[in-house]
Amino acid sequence: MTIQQVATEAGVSPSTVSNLLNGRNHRMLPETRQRIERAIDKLGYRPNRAARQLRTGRNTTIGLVVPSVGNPFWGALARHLESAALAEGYHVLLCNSERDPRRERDYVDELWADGVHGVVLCSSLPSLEHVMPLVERGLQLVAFDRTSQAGDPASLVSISVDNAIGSQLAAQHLTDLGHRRLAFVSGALASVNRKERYRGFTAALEQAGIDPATSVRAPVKGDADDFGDVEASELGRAAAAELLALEEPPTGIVAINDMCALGVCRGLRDGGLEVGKDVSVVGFDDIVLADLYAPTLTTVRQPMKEMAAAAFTQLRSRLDDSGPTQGQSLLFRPELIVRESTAPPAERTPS
Amino acid sequence: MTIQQVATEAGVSPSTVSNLLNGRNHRMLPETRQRIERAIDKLGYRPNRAARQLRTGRNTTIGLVVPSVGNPFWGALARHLESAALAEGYHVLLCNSERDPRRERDYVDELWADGVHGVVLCSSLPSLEHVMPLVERGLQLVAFDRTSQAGDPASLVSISVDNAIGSQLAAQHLTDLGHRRLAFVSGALASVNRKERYRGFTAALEQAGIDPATSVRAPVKGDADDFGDVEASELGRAAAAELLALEEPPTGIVAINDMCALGVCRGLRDGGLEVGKDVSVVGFDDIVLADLYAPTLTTVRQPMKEMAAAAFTQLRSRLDDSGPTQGQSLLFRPELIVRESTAPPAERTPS
DNA sequence: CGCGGCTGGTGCAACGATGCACCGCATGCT
DNA sequence: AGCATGCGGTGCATCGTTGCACCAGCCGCG
Repeated sequence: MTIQQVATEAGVSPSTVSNLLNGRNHRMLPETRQRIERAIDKLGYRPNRAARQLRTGRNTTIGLVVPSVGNPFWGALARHLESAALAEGYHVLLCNSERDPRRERDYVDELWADGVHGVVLCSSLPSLEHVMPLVERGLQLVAFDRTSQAGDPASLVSISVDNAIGSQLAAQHLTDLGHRRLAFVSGALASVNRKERYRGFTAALEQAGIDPATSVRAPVKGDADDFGDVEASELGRAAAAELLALEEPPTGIVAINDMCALGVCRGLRDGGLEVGKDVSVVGFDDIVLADLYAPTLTTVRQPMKEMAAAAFTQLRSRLDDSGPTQGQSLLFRPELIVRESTAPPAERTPS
Repeated sequence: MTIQQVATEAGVSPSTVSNLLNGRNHRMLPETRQRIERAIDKLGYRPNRAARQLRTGRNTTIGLVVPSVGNPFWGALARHLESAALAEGYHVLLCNSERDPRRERDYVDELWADGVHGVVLCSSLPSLEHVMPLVERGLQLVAFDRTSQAGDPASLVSISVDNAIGSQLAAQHLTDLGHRRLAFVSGALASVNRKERYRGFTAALEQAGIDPATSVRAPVKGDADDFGDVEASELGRAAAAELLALEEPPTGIVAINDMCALGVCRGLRDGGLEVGKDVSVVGFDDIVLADLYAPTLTTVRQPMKEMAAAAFTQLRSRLDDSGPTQGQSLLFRPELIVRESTAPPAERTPS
């Protein structure tokens, strides 16, 4: 099953087979071409990737580094990215950083050593310094769910939803319903997009004539390492408990993401409140479960499929066309999905 | 950064470096060894995988073929498998079959062409005929969440929870609570473990002195291709609607998996019933969301982490030790996790 | 002294694909 | 006739690592 055997079978030289395989068949007799093609599928020949990569230095694998595919949000990204890659014959090497910065860096190093030249990085870190050395050597990086920062490598592509608009939509939805006491629940505002989401939240308040200072921001629980699935929901749950302990609890809550929102809902339920009646909750992401939960969750949808496709397309074009090496930011438009978890505020704040 | 440069730096031949790298250093002077080691990390040398694989035919990548990592259950598997693999320096190539048998086969072919010799296959198919040719050529296969069948390759390892025991625990829990009218909700019983789960369900009924014939089995909605996340939940939702339309609706429901159970809960809620009060629901898998849902879901836990670790261990031992080539079935013990979605039956069947 | 055996390493031919440089032939042009 | 040009394809060195076969040097032994 080597190129040699195909060549022998077709009565040509290995070079000619290689030429055909690599599209250098401008000046090849149609007859020759057919002989080779027949030989190829008679023998069931498949080029050896290792040999090909050794020779060319290229390969058709991209890396995906996510905090954890156990989290449905990242799972969805993995699924769509893989799907887009498959369509072009690319493969996806999956790496769960488990929110460990060191592991994240080690993974990128490993990928590079494996000959992977393009990586979609979903970093939980505000700085990308740890991968700079490789970027300088030619690693193509797409940052997902993280907008570009001043210190980022010049060639970086970042793909993200417009977080500020998203949470603004969320908060606006609540103020439109008549809510005046709102809370924003999140872990530490360590990452860029968390800050953005908070900014959108306060912008909406101001627009509605509410002094952001009077709005409650749920106390920050974790530090920077609360990017997980379990962590996010537990954070939400704990935050809900704290909010309920306030003298005048908020009637509307915007959560940093859906898993967190689900945790908030659970925490409110622990406190005897009914979500979508006593208190309104809005999430962010629109994971599959948002529409399954009881009550169904009002949330801000990220166009995940399109974003994943864009991530792959960007990487691909920089990988083989040696396309634009210039950095670029793609901001996708989020969409508010209204479901049952939001409603006008109850007449009285429940005890 | 080649082995040559390391050799030059250390004043030895490439062969010697290679020997050290591959543990053939029995008769090597400690001094020589140190010189090489110093050279390696002075130059930051990393062996070129492509070259190594070309030469040896081996590699340290395993394939994982799942229906879709968008589904939290498979996401969790991916996460734990990847984690186990990482600890031994292996990588995981992720493949979403999207429940398409053809895509499943194509993926396995691709993996083989990539030099991947070990694959964890989460097949939605009852027969593994489509990958037999490669197994005969030496592909090591671990079937996950699918017990061995008569026609399976002799070398196949299968890893699964004991499905019959699991659903028996689930149904028994309901009968112990006093439920007498039970339903089993599932898609087509096309796969092995679905049949097993159904078997455990009926076994529990018999043990409780209930004639399985009088128990309701929710009508099958999909065909064989309802293994997805969205599909499973929608199936559950539709099934719940149908069950509610019966003259005497069941008071206890066992679902084929958690996503399906969540769909059932949603369907019951659509019908105005309260889960955990009017009707009891038991799931299967214990995904993270089972504990987040409202009400929290009673379910049968699969020891996912251990199962994933076992999958990797099995594969690994067959890959490099050329360990036992004999097939093997590993059945893990499931555990019933009681939460809020189950309770004694209400006094009267609600209208 | 001469031979065998051990020690600590080295030489070299692969693995399979690639793509540049090159080649023989025929045709066209002046 | 002499030279350039186009056509259809081939030769060969190369990518980085591996591991078998081999080799010098030394020791001990009869």
